[in-house]
Amino acid sequence: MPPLSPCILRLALDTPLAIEFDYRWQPQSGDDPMPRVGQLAQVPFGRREVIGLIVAIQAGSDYAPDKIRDITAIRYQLPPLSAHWIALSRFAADYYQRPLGEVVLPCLPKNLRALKSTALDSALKKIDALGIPPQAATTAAPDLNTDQQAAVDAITAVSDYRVSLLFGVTGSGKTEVYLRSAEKILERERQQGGHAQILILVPEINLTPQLENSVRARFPGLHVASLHSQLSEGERTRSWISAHLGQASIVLGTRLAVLASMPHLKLIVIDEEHDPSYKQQEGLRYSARDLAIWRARDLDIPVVLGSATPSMESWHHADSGRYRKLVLAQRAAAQAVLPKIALIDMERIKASDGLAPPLIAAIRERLARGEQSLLFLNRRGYAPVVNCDACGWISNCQRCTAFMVLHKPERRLRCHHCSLELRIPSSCPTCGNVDLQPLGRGTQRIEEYLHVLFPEARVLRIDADSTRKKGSAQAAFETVHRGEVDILLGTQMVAKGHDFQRLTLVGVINPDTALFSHDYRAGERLFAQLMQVAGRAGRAASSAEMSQSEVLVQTRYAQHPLYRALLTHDFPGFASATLEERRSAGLPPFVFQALLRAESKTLAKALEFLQQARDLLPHQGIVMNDPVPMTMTRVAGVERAQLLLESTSRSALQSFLKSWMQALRKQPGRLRWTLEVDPIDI
DNA sequence: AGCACGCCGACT
DNA sequence: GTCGGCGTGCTC
Repeated sequence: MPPLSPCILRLALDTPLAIEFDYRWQPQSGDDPMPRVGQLAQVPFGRREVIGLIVAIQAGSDYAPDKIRDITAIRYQLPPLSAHWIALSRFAADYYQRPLGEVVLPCLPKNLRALKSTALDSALKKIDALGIPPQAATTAAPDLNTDQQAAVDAITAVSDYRVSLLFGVTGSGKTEVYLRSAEKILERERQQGGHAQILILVPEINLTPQLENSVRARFPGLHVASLHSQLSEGERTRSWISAHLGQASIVLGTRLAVLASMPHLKLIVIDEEHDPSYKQQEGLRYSARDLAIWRARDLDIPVVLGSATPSMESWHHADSGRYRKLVLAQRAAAQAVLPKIALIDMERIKASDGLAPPLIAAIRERLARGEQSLLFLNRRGYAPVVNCDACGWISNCQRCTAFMVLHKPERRLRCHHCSLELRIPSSCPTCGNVDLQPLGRGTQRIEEYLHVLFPEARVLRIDADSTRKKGSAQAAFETVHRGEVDILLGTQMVAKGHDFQRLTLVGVINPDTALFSHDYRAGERLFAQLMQVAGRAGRAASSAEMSQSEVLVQTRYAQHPLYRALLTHDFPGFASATLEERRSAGLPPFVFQALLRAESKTLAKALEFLQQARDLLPHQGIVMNDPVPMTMTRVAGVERAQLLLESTSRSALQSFLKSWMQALRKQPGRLRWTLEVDPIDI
């Protein structure tokens, strides 16, 4: 065997510098193996030691030889990350205009980046004990209806790249389609002597335990790994490594799991693909759905996007034939029917305390029958603003362009955008008037009114305030499941995931604000949210003695097309109208956007920076709008402005952004700025 | 980003 | 006399 010769390793390091770093490697002893691309290495960097990822092995370097430092150690104990995984990370880095090191290193468990490898060696020992993936054993599965069977057949018909949009209302049995498809693919690979891995993405941690239970129950013999942000470091390390070693047959996780290393990945499922939480909103602002699709295409494997209310992007691709649309038209439990949706016209019917008489009557009816009601109000606190009738004072936050929200039980005014909190003033700070008025209604105020209306009823409020303690949300939902609650009241937290057996009424309070939002996606989000919360009713096979499930929406705009479509559960109608609007207005998915945001102590400085950025480079084919203050201009004392870029060509936008970022990074300006590609809220 | 170095105000 | 403010400059 020829002696191994010294070489140069190129590393990606976790720094904001968009460059990679060269280090020298030479064997320390005769039995040191050659390093490989995809391995982690410890290196000196400035004054400290850091962990980097080897992205290339070269004979030489164009960096000054006397400045090149030696590798400290290679982490040989871990198999290298695959070329595919590095390509995925590189795509994400390029597409979202961040350095590769900022993508690859933060997504590894901390134990892998630790300078001591002890935590890694212990984790590896535990994983080793698990051994190779066991045989696929499955428990009895429910029968599929014809729609479900057709969907499973379509998804598993081929093993190469295809995007399937699985469109089905709540309760149509999408989960069963995912599980059957996974089962079929695992079994097919096993028969061919290999083994497969399946990646299932879900929007929120709240939803992982439920799906996790279904998956574990269905595949008791398989190793199922969870990956989400609330795991402990030890758990995260074990899950990550078991995926990386190919031992976890199913990886179930939130958006960050899209970057899990899975050498035998054969199917990706994205549940509730429209959900905004797939978009990371800080650091690397990636869309887990879009990366998953890139990943599937690179690996040439199928990917399933499931939703009752798909994103306009996905629906558009399905319309154009780029994605295959699979429709689940029937509810899976044959006797379960779609809830009846009705509007309460608040222009005609007056509601003194936020609840209209027909809704109150419907709740009373449920109480009499021992059934549950759910009230949805996407506004926490007691009242969104407090004002003084005498002088017009209003509870503005001093640090943000926002009102301070009255929180009555806590006896506080709170800003929901910064940490500012004040005691409720006993009198008006400007004129001394003691009679301050809460304006508008939040969940706390409705809760108070419910106690007055129905003193005998068991009312439970679930929102970010009532579930601050870790685990308390789970506990609250269990109380509802045990039937110890008559009226459940909450924000969007209650809209997702949970199926309550005795819930037959959903009331929606004041959803109208979204209709007139400056954000063009607000309507799409509202429709999705209302369909989702409507789906909480009538999930149980409604037995004869239970009421027909009913959804009552209080609105002042009963003729609005969004509500007309909602009444008939007509998502396709809503989507085609929305897409037509987007096409004529030149909005996504018909154009591609990027947003440069700047933050400064003064608005003028932020705007000036953006104006300079705007004029920095020639930009043919790119529409550069004028810099404008953000809707919420000031947050926590910082002024914010933004500059929107648009192009009908994704590649033109991409190549412009690349040179633009290089030029911007060289600018001396001392202010914070970020670039967001494909922003979802503008 | 860290983590240096570097040159001006209030303290044991 | 030092401790420490954060301005600017570098990291293979």
